[in-house]
Amino acid sequence: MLPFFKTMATNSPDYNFTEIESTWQKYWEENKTCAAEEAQDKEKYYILDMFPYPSGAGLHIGHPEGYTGTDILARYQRAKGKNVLHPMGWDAFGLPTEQYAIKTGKHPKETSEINIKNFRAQLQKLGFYFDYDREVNTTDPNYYRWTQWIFLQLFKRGLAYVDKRPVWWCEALGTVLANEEIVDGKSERGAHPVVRKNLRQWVLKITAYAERLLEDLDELDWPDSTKRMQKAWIGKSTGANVTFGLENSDETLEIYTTRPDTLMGVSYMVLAPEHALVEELTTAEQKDAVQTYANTAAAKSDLERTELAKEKTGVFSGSYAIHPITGNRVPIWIADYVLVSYGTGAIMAVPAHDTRDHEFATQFEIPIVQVIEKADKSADAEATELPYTGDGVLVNSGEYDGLDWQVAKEKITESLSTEGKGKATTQYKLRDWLFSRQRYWGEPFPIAWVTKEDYIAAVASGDLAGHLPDEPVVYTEEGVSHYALPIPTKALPLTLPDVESYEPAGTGESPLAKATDWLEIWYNYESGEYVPASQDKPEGEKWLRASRETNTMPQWAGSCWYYLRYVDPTNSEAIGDPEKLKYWGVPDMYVGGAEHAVLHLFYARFWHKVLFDEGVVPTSEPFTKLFHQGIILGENGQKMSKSLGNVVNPDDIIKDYGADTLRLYLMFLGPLEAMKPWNTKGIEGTFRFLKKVWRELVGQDGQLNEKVNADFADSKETDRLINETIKKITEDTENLRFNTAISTMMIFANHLQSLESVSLNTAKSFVQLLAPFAPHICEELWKRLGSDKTVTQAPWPQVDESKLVVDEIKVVFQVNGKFRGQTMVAKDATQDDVLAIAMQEPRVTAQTDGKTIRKVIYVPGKILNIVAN
RNA sequence: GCCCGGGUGGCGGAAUCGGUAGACGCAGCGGACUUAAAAUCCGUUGUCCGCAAGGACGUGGGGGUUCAAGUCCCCCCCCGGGCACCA
Repeated sequence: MLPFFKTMATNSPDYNFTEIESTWQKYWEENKTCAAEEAQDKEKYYILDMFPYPSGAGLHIGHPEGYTGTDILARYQRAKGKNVLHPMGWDAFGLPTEQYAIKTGKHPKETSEINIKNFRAQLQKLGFYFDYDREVNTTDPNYYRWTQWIFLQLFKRGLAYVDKRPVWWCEALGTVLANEEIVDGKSERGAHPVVRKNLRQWVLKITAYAERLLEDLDELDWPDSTKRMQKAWIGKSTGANVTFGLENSDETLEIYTTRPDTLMGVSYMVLAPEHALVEELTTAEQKDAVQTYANTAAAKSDLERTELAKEKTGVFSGSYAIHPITGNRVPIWIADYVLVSYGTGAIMAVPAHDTRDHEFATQFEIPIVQVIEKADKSADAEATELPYTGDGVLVNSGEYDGLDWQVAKEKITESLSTEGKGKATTQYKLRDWLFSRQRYWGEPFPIAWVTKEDYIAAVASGDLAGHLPDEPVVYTEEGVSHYALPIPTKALPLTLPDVESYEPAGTGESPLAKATDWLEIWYNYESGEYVPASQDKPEGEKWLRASRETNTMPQWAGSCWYYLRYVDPTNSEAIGDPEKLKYWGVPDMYVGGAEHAVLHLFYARFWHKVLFDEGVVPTSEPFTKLFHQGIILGENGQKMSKSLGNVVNPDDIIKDYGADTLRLYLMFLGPLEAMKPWNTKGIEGTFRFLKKVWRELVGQDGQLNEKVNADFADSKETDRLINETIKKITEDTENLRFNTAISTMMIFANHLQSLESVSLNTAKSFVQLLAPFAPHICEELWKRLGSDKTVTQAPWPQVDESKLVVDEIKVVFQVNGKFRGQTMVAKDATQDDVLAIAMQEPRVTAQTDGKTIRKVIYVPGKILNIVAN
């Protein structure tokens, strides 16, 4: 079904961008020109932008940068005949809206709606090819019921658990934050101070997927830097767990090391202050010192324990470990440079080959034993300076002396393993994902907390079979155990209750803790129905006394799977129709900022893999191809910010120059991935370009410019240039090199201007090439060039290779590598032919006279270099 | 400290299987049109020497490989990003 062209869009003889843009935006909207088809037999192209958080401030210039890039690709792929899906949505849960609610008492939902409306209007004014019928909104109960559903799949698979753990508590925000939300020891949002606090938290077992998250990176077409960051985040290392005996205890001390080859260089051991054996291993004389030290360490934040720690601290425990090979006594120290949360929380210290141990040993005057020496034994080789952490061979290591350290690593591990004193192990820096927030404006957990007895009864009923984890999720508080029951799928969504105040409860709990009738309930575990606990218990065995979860999910939850929902946004039976999920698959291109390199992009990969394991999605990775757009800086080269007063508002630019000029300029500024400063003067260039294109194609009467002629035969030069232009723009567009594509179009426009006449076909091809970049003006021009369909539906121009063939090529003359003139020669000219011509050139002979020609290098089509002296 | 990315005219940036450095645009300068302005068009614009033709120099700095280096190799400086006691 082709949209019918009712009237000419506008009839202004001038480039009236305001009128043109609003006319065509209305046309696209009414005719759903940008909607994806449900044509399962057509090749699809799914292109995705990272959806925005609809803030009250509206769009800033950074949003249109990435979105223009994807819009160009979407329109280009559409012209290439693909069924294009390019959707947009709203990541609308989040703190700023909630804080606004605290301040004004206005429901966050209302604020979100206003902001979304504003964002949508702003985006539409930029002419983006979004399929607005597929909009998703993470705060819509019809959306977040599936966020909750996915959580229940994690729950069922034992990937969600509750733990009381030290977490980052931010007093100013009234909530805990994830590790990733802490930057330089302060909250990422607002830079408020954070402290460690023990709170009951939901945690997702992302570590269970560490290896797959690492391995599958290889198959992704992502920027290397982003892959590297994820790799570093996972932080895989291989080494060995080694068991040391203890001098006065039956217990053993297990440590993790990546350098078992340095085992003979151990001169002391270190336990983290929180290590379970600290108490037992502390001798009576050392008790006070150790206790004081442990207390001080506990009071320190991680920031103080790491970044601010200029000097190593520690205290001797009084005890000794037994070296597994030599049987020597090794003193055991307590020091907070060892982290309890990594490895076994204890290390063997080899000061000669570890910079941290070296620093510590120097400070506390502990012996340093070198066991690795540089392999280079040549005379001028420098002596091995300690600490030395590079390659080498073993020394002072008995039977292992002379072995390469890599080989020794294996041999020693093997030998320990045989004796039952150690084994090869792998460690990851990755920690489980702290998944709860003490906020109102987030997804409620679809969980009911019940007593142990009620849990057992509910399980025994069999009603929840297939929905429960193997091990119950449980926590104990004030001597009472609480067991987690999943809310049945049919009872989802569990919606947020209305509350009177959005202030945090101040107890470390969210504002939901105050919604008593929602929180304390009679609950039917089979149907999910509930009534407030203040009422009478309904009849029936399946009704239990239960409490809701007061935590809500973090903002990452909704963005973990939104790319799936666009495929089938209104489905009420499932995340999406399996057929549609299969047809659209995952995005062919995902564009967004590099700031999400390890957060959103990592969490989404995890959830996607769980959904893959669950059989919901057919692939194991969500984003196979990723591109990061850069950042647009203020005119002064600094980051745009209100306080610096260098913020550029897209609305203002559109008003003065139009959306097409803005789009073009954003792309012309430089490579899409680069960080580049905005320059208000520079936009004149792209504006002039569009005015020029308009003038060359539209006459003063508003009709087609008379230089455009259907019967005109273009010159060979014009033929070649338009085909070169098609070729270059096609290649550049595919590779997101929009800046050079635009220069190419400018070159063509300059040529067009110099012509007396041009063929209609060439003019049309040019308009088509420009259309993805500046769609409004091109629709208008396309119409005036006499087409009855929109340019959006015109097939992309083909390169006529025969027009690119040339019979003469340019050769540059060089003497001793320096430019000395140039000439056109037949393309099959030989070196001798070209040399003969070159020797006629005074600039060449001036350099060769009186010299002997030693050598001639001829690169056909490029250069002729005469070497003479 | 470690790991990446990057330094090219007055400015944004082109050009990297080694082959005319500075495409395209901005800003500047000169000119045309105009009563004037806007808009538009033409010319010019890396630096230095030269009336010119032309020559020398030139891609952060220093060395090297090559007939030829912005591009490859070694050392160093500066800017941006990431990680940061993970044993």
